[in-house]
Amino acid sequence: MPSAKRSVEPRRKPRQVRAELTRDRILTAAAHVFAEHGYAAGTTNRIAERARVSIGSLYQYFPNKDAILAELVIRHIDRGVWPQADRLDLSPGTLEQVVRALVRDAIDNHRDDPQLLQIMLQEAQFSGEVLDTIARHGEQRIAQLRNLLARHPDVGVADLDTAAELIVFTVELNTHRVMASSPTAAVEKFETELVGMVTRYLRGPAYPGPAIGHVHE
Amino acid sequence: MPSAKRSVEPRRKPRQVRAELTRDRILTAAAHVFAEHGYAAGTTNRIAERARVSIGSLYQYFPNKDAILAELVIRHIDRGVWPQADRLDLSPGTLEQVVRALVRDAIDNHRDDPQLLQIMLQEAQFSGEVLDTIARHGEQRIAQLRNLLARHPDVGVADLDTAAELIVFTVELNTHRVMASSPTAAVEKFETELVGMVTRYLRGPAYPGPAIGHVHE
DNA sequence: CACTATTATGAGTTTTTGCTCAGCTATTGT
DNA sequence: ACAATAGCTGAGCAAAAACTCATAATAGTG
Repeated sequence: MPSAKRSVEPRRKPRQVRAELTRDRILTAAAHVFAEHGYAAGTTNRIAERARVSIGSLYQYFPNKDAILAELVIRHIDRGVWPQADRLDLSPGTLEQVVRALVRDAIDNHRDDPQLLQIMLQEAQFSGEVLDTIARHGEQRIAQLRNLLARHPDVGVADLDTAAELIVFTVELNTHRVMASSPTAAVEKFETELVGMVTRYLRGPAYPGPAIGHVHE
Repeated sequence: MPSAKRSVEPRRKPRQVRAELTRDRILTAAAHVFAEHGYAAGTTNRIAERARVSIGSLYQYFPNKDAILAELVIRHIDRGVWPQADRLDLSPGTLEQVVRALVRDAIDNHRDDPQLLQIMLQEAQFSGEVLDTIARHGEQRIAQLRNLLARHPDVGVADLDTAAELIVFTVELNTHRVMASSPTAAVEKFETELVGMVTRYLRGPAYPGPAIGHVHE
């Protein structure tokens, strides 16, 4: 369990390329080890071993184990998280297209390593900084979607805030589940259904029953 | 991480009420401690301390730490999991009613301790018996829903299997999320939206756009 | 090359934690 | 009352894992 330990600062700031390289090797190794063994069982010695680096080196760049996971989280968020957002906003297109883009994006984000993401999210008992980063990021996504929905003419749900929240999490969680366990063949079917579900939801209240007629909300 | 350790048998079988009581106290404490600190950080000493029992007593009833979690899982499943299933099947009612029952049930199941459930599912690297119990249970839920949907006249989705899977997980995961973090006030709004989303999804493909007309699939 | 700063090493220390065991207390049956 | 049985205790052991530090190797600089 990552606890509120002191600093997240590295002991030593790399000044030579060699050092930067070592740091990267350690992080890469950590990602693999955490993904494979989980956080608790992903020992620092194992990480060092996999990175082909001595433990001493590891502790020269990271003050403690938690700092390694923290850095991984930051990197993951800083890297390609939700890069489509702006594009979506500018050229909305059909509701279904928007939703599909959303889902595709989530799937792409999970392609690298779903296991690791799982661990990062679940072990996110981080102190201040990192936890904030995650939380802020989640809210940002929800806010973005909310604004996008607010402008779209075909959206017919009443409570935009709840809807945006529900959708972001539904897409996120289901994507994670599928990517973590199902074979790639099932992904396509999953995408279709998920897009269908969200789209129909967003279009607003349908008939009370089939073949009865249109009802104003 | 729980590993495939030897026995799951307790060392001592309680013969006096006092003993049974101690055992229960340990389990209750374990549930709280695991929920609060996670499995790895939920140390046996902490559990014993919280149960106000010596560490020795703990190990008189459980051969090892894993056995405690295993017992918790069994108990959780044996207790009221998915009790509504049969009732739902017998008196389906409106599609919305069915879905609402599904969601309500999930919410009820999470009222006790969502954190713990999370941990139990995620740490479920158990050996044989317990893992099987969990897996079988999940598939059973999906199968039940699938059959129920197959019989319902208002269901209009194409791929029933994928749909059932998607719904069970969506309801489960979102419920977990909401129960774990949101205030009770938000639960009602959430329920409404979640029920709405799933119901509209199940009714099948809606119009291509609003106010255009009915389209046969 | 000589000299300094930076980086790498890994045996060893410290801390943590699952778990044992010798002995004590409480309860039960006669 | 008094064994006999069941239950309880907690200091401490052994293993594992986080982390340190003295030393060695390497890179940069004039």
